[in-house]
Amino acid sequence: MRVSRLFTKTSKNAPADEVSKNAQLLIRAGFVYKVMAGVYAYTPLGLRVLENIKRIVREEMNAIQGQELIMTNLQPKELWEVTTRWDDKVVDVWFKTRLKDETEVGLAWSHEEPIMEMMRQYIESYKDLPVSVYQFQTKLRNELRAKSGIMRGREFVMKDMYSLHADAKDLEDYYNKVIEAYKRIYNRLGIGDDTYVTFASGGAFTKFSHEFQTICEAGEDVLYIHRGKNIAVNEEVLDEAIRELGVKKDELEKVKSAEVGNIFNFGTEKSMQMDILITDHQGKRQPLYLASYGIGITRVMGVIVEKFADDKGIVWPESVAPFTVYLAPLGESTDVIAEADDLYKALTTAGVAVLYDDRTVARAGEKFADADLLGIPYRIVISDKTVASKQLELKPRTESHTQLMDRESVIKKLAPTPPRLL
RNA sequence: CGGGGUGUGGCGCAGUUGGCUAGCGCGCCGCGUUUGGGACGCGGAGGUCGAAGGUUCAAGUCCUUUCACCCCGACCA
Repeated sequence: MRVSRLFTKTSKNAPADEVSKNAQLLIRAGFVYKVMAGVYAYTPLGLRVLENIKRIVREEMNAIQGQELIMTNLQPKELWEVTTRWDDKVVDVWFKTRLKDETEVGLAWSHEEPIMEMMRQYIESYKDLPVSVYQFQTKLRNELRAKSGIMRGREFVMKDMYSLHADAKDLEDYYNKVIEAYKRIYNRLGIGDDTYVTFASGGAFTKFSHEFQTICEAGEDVLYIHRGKNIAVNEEVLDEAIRELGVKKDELEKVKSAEVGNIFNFGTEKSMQMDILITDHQGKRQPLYLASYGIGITRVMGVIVEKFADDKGIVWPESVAPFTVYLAPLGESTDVIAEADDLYKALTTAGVAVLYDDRTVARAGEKFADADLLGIPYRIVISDKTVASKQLELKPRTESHTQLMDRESVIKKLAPTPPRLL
């Protein structure tokens, strides 16, 4: 992509109505556009990041036999009445509306009931299980107060997966597989080292649910962690969990964190509530077992910005960066332009995502500042100097020194390894 | 939902105790000079001051209502 053609622009001024670091930087750099409080649109730059995050999640979900689908945002009221969750006193984040004929419908804040209802039609016997489905969907939640930029909006993208099983043991095994898949996801997203599987409250049907929490100053949760033992407990359930785990409170370190994933074991509760039964080996009708697994895609994006940004701007991990390289020719000499055009073509052909700053009017400082603000992992400079020496100047976003390399080495270094097939 | 705060060109801001054609920085357009960390000069475009109502000879400025946005708290499968 050429910078001259990208419709978004960077800005030196941060918007006054945003305080959170993630929103300020994402807006200044042109990744998101604020539509209203807690509601953000994603520009081509922002969408590339979201898609990169989704790709990683998708690969890992597929690897554990998740099947991707997509549900709807309009949901029938009756479904939710069965589980008492249509009631605003039970679920206080509903957006509700009506069809022209006055039929009440809800706007998806979750898809648990609708997914189960759909499964009713396909799952009749233990032979149809297990099954695991997931989607990337927009959730609409009428939060009293939006805050923290894209980390807690009224409209956001979530990956939610649901697994159905014939018995508790099968669910348990799969649940543990998902935990491992989630760990791989957070590692690949670059936040693995600071992300903990956390004991949290899970309502009546699970003793504890598991949250995935990433240490992050901008987060809303408080965690007590033991780095050595890899233990983390949400403050909400500290006393119970300490008893359960046999650790002392004063061994634990208190940190702020953001929830980046949450998994629940519903057991047979939802199945019984909704009367979705399967036939077992003996031909008897039995409730099935359900678990759900969420990852806040847009929230993860915000957490990554919060965690890695420096005083110059965003710092994307290579795995989610919208582009791998920021290519900045300096000056207007025809040799420089020709070399840059050529390299742009060569890198693109090699599968490297390049943001090519082809603006001839922009000065060096402007290009460098944009490269930094945008958080592109590598910057390549081409100038009269580099052309003369037949080298390229490469600088990782996180380092202050540049290094001279020849073109072949640069391409070799930056070209992606082929993805594993799933 | 309780408390606090803010709305003035695309963005960030200033506008004295009400007073004359509403300014500044960034950005934008044109011309020229520049060109390794956000250049400079000259010339331009762009605002019914969130909205509605009121007070006044006169309202960005005062009053009322309302909307939006932000922060703290509460809330948060």
